[in-house]
Amino acid sequence: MTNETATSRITSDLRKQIQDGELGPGALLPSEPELAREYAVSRQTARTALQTLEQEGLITVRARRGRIVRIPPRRAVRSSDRHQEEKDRAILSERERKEIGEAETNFGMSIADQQFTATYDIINANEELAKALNVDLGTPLLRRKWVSTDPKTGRLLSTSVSYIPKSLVESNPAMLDANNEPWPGGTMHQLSTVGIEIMRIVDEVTARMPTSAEAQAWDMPSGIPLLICRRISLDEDGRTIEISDAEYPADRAELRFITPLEPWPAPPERTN
Amino acid sequence: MTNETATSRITSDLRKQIQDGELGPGALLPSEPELAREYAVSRQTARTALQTLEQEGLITVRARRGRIVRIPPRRAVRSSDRHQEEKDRAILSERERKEIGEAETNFGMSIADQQFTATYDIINANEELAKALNVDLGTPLLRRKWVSTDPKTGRLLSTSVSYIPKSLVESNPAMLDANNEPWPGGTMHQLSTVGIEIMRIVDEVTARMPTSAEAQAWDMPSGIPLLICRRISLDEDGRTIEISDAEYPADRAELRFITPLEPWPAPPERTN
DNA sequence: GAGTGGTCTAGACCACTGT
DNA sequence: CAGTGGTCTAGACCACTCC
Repeated sequence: MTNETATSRITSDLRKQIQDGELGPGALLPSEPELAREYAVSRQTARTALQTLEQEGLITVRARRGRIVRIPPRRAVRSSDRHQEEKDRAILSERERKEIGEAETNFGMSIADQQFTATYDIINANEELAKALNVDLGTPLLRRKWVSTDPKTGRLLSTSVSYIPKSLVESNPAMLDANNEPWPGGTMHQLSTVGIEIMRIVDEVTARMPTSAEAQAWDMPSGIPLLICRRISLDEDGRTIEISDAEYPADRAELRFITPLEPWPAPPERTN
Repeated sequence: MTNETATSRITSDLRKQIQDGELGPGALLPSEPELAREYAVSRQTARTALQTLEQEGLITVRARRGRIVRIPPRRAVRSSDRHQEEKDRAILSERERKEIGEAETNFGMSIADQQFTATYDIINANEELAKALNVDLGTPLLRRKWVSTDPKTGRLLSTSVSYIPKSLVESNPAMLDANNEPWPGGTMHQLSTVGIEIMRIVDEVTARMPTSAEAQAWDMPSGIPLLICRRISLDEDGRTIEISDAEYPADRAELRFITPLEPWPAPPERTN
């Protein structure tokens, strides 16, 4: 069943110690030379064993300072409650939106405490976007990118890209200009200025590993996936208005979705 | 900016070729000795470079046959629509439930086409479960585990564990017995037999890397994360009735959540 | 200055897949 | 059979951290 390689023996010994709590979060693991001596193997073999645990997300390498059992960082929660809240805000007066906007939160942090960068441009729909937005190939799209950073740590919190067919929004030129960011009340209000009401939001969630460059940009240790969330906003006719792709490091973010259920029409019959 | 190591040079060259489509899905990559010769490095260095791409999920190793650019498998979609559908089914007559039950689907496959294994037992709440279910430490819980397998490929499709305080369901002893599986109509109907109606479901989604053992059990190539979904079922009083933890390989599954929005009370004022 | 991980070399033997 | 990846060794030099 189990491979009887030297590497896998070291890996499973250490993994067991971590899972049993003998090595708790933050505990220092044996160094590469120590393990090599202990198991009478070469340093390379000890190293390979440790790298397996790293890929599993169980330990963190602190370069030239040793390896420790991973301390899971707090996860910020992003909840689908926000969808309705944002919509409710969209029809408030400008003054009210401004006031709430200042207290507006993202990941439980005040928006004012985050550094947002927005970039707008116009691109032509490629095959994938054309299909997703149900428009012709090459259709002009308003592309908006946001990057949010935690100014305390300097770490990236989230990145997202949004696509809207330009024809839907160009009647309000202000929507094409990134200088109007941040737009209190968000996209839902922006769309209300061109007569569009979002009635349904579909979130599609999956995950993948970051590339080395992404891991570096996000300051992610290895062994941590990226959560990928595509949000599709639909109007009352079921027309796709906006597509938005967002990414979050899985050790720092959690996505929460709330589904209210219709009550039963009458007390259920006891059939059993 | 970029590290000028031999390894990173090989990695980024190959990554570029993959991302630019010069090496399409299924294309064979240069072998370790070939790369070593081409870049005038040792085999180990070439190997390390290839392993980086593997960890990024870009390529697949086919042991002793070479490495190929990953062919992304089709993703099965699991939608939150299921929540309401399951609830609707719960109050149908037994005959109706049976009929629908046979056409019932999981991941778009007929339930009949999947091999389900269910295990029931009673455990005592540990600290984490006690907190999540809002019960005292040590409270007896009904634990139910399911494993679903695709009989065509023999591959695991999903695993899940559910916890319910025993006191909530013991008035119907049939609920404590795994021999009654599969229960047409699902948990919602089971709960209806003890007078419980679920009014709200909260899904918490995150991701992590599998351990080596998990990757083997799931037949997952390296570089693929596990999607983790905790489902919390609440009754009309906001009481936590059930907690269910499910896991899916991120390359084969996608989670979809649908949020309907309340219409605006009146046409929005144009404020801009 | 001793210890750590990061990188790299030049070998070796093995088990397996393809022809 | 030649070729592939899987495993492993015994060295080496480096940049950096910690004391």
